[in-house]
Amino acid sequence: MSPAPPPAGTGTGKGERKRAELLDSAEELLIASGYAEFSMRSVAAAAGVRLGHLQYYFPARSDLVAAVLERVLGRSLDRLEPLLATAPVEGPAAEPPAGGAPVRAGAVGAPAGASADLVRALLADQDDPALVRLFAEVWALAALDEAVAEAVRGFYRKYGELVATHIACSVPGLDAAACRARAAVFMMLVEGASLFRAGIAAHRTPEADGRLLATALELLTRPEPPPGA
Amino acid sequence: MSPAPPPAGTGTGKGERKRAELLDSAEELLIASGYAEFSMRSVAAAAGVRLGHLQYYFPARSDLVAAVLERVLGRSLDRLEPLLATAPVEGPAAEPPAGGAPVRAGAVGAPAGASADLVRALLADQDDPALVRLFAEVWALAALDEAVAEAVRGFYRKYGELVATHIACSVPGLDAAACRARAAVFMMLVEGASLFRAGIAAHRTPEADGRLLATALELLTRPEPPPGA
DNA sequence: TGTACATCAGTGAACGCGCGTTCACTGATGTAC
DNA sequence: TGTACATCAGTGAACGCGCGTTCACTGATGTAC
Repeated sequence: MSPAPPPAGTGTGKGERKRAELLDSAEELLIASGYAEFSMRSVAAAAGVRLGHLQYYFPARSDLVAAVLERVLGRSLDRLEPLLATAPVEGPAAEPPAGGAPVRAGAVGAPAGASADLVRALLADQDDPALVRLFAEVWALAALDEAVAEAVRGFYRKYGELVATHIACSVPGLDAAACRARAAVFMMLVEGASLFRAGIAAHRTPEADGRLLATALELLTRPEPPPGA
Repeated sequence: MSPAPPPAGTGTGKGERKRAELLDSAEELLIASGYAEFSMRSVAAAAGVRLGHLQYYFPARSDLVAAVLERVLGRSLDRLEPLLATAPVEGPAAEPPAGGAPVRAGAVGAPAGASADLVRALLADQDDPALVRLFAEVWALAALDEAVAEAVRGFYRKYGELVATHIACSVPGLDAAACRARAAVFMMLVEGASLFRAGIAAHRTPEADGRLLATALELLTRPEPPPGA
């Protein structure tokens, strides 16, 4: 079907459902095997369709990669949004998010409140090695491909805005620029932590997790700029 | 020369020099073009030798990858070691390291001392986009290959020990476990920061750099555990 | 209700290419006697 | 000093394979009349 254009991104017909199915398989394969083994043929095989059929929906490999990336980042953002949208109420511990709180607070004690729940939920996300691996792939891809980098930066821009809003609610006196700066450092810490908690740069230890939680919480909730040197 | 074994890793003859030359080219290519284009043929072409000649020194691609990785991590560690070996003296600002201090302290003021110089030097390293890109590649590689992961964890283990020693000198009362935990979080922050300062996850901003410097410094120098919630 | 036709969904074979690896071979360089 | 020989350093061609892409083709499904 060379003269016909590929199906558009909107609509809810059979084609759209198939397209979504193919993306499901592609995403699964990318997480399981990494970018190096992410070929049109292997995705088609994983999805149980023929090569030509996959190409009916994604004529070029780059189309498939872009679509998978968009979905992965969109899904991560969807997962973050409800966590970060809850305005922090600094009373007794709020309802912990579903899935429990696997991060031990170590010697820091048990910091209550929505911010602590938020950090714990974000770190709990890193318990899925496949997801951490996927983000490592995405970073490497972004480092080499400016189009991917633009998409990744868009993701972290939105993520950062959500965190900054959370901080603004949590630390009333703080101006917007300071909130953004704190949010940026918070993301640096959490994303860096994924490398050191998922076996890539190191394995998790309860002590480091405790200190991580404390530092992340300070970024989210500490009332004023640090006392200085 | 199929029956002869490849040259050993020790010695200083012509073979060793050639081997080092080839690794220079390979490293350069890996940084410039990424792992996806890192093939035996492209490395041979970059080094100006024939494919068969490269294979005389590195019979399999995996041998070349392992050798380059070892050198990259070793070289980074060599760069870190003198920075971290200097015991922190908390007097007026020590001699800034060569290359200047491109990180602005923002609203935090100018925290003096060896720790601040250290953080500034580490962040200055991240001004080289090629190096950041290379580490992104290495993380992705480690996420997929346990042998690579082991080498990467070894690197960060040594790096972490150096940082922990620095902290132990800087914060006299702190016990060893707390120093290690702080060192781990420090590395999470600095490695995560590389993504957000080199255009991968975001671009640098002076405000975020200022907050980053302040948070990193606190991890290195703050006298006691945080005041708690 | 039936027919003609366009579009959609899916098949299957072939293309040229770059890849890692194998292998037989050739000079150059040392080393023993 | 000369010769024989082993090892080192480097060449060049070929292999089978998986890759992305192209393209002609076939049923199924809708749509107009």
